[in-house]
Amino acid sequence: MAGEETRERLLDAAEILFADLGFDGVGLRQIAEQAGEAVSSITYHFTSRDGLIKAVIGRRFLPINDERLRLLRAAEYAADNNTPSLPATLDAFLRPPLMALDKHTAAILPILASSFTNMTQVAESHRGAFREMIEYFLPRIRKHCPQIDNIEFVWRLHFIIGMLVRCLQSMHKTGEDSPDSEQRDALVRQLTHSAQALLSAPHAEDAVPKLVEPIQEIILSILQESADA
Amino acid sequence: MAGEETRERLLDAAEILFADLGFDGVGLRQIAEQAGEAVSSITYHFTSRDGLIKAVIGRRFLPINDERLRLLRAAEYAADNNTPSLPATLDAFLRPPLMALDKHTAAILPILASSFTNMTQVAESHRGAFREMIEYFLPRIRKHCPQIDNIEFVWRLHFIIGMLVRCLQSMHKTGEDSPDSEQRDALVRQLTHSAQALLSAPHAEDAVPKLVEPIQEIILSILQESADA
DNA sequence: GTCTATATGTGGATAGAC
DNA sequence: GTCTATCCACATATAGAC
Repeated sequence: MAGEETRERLLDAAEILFADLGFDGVGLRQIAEQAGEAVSSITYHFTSRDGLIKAVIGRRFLPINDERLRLLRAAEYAADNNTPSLPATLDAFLRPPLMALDKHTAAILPILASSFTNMTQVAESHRGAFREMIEYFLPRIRKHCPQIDNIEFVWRLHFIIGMLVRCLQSMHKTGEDSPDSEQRDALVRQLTHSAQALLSAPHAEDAVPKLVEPIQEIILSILQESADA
Repeated sequence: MAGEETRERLLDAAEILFADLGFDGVGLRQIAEQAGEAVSSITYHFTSRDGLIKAVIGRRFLPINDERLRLLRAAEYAADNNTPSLPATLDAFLRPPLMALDKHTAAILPILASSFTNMTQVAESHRGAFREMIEYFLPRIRKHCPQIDNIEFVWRLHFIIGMLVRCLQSMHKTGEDSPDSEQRDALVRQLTHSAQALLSAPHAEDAVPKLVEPIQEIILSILQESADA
C-alpha cells in the first residue's frame, strides 16, 4: 500500500509547516511540495483542508491522553491507598504534553492543551477520548484542594492550563531543535511545583466570578457525578 | 479633516472583526465594508495590512500601560515606605487589561498580554513604552519573592502571563456583550490571589531550566540594573 | 492512487479618475 | 481623500488522464 506511506508523508509535512507558520500560515501547495506529492493527493486522502488538520491533530492527541492516564494509574498503583500526592497527580497531567514537544508537534500542542477548557478546537472528532481523560483526572485533582469551592476550582484549572500553554509556546520558540530531555524534565517539575502551589492556596475570600462557558457546566457535572458516586 | 474620521472608522471596524475572527480570519474587503469605506482607503491611511494591524494594536496598548503605571504609583503613594503589598502590585499589573476588555478589544488583549514575555508581536513600534513599563514593574514585583532566584522568577512570570492570557480569552468567549464590571472585578481578585500564591511559593528544589529566549536576557538585565542601583 | 490541468473564488496592493 | 476598476498571486477543490 503506497497510499499509506503517502498519507504519512503528507501528515509529517503538514505538521512541520503548521508548527512553523500556524494553521493559517500555510497552504496546500506548500504542504504538497514539502511532502513531494501532488496537491490533489491531500484532497484524496483527507477530503479537505479541514480533514487534514483534524488528522494532524488527532495523531498526537490520543497518544498524549493515553500517556496521561497511564502515568496516573501507575502513580496510583505505587501510592498508599491508591491516592498519589497532588504533585504526582499534576505531573501525570502536565508531563506528557511537555515531553512530547518537539519541533514537529510544537504547533499542535498548545491547541491540545487549550482543549482542556475549550472543547471547540479539538472538538467533535476526539471528544470521546478527551472526556474519558478529564473524567478520570478531575475528581483526583479535586480532592487535594477541599478548601475552595467548585467554581474557584474551575478558575484555577483555567490558570494551570494557561501556564501549560505558555510553557509549550515558550519552548517552541526557544529551541530551534528539540530541547534536551533534561531541560524538559526540569521544566515539568517547575510547572508542577507552581501548579501545586496554586491549587493549595487558600480560598480567595472575595466573590468568585461565575463562568458562562459551556465547559464550566461539563466540569461541574463531572465533579457532581463523582461526588455522588 | 474628514480623513481623521475615516481613519477612526476603519480602526473601529478592524478591531471588532479581528476580535471575532482573529487577525488571519478577516480580509481588507470585509473591514472596508464594515466601515462603510473603500478598500483602498485602508492602504491610503495605513500603507498596508500590517500597518493597519499595528495601528489597531497601538491604540489599546499605550493606554493600558499608562493605567498600569498610574495604578502602581497610586498604590506606592498610599503605602507605607512607598512599598505596596505584592497583591496590590500585581493588581496594578493585571487589572488594566482585564478591565479594558470589551467586545472591541477582545482579540487585541491576549496579544498585548503575551508581549510581556514575547517582544515579537507588539515589537518595534511600541517597544519604548513597553520597556518603560516593565522596567518599573519588574524590580517591584521581584522584591516580594526573595526566596527564589532570578531564573525561577522569570519562569513564574511566564506562568502568570499564561494565566492572564487565559482569562482574557475565556472572557472573550464567555460574554457576547461585555461582562459587567462587578464580574470583572471579581476575576481580577481571583487572578491576583492566585498569582500571589504562585510567587510566594517556596523554591522548587529541583533544577531550574534555563531559558534561551531573548526576553530572558532582557528581564535579567533589568533585574541586574535595579540590583546595582 | 497519483498525477496534470483547470475551475472558481479571494487575498492584498495599485493606478488613475474625480 | 476617496472612489472604481483592475492586476496578480495564491487559495481550495475538482475533473479526468494514466
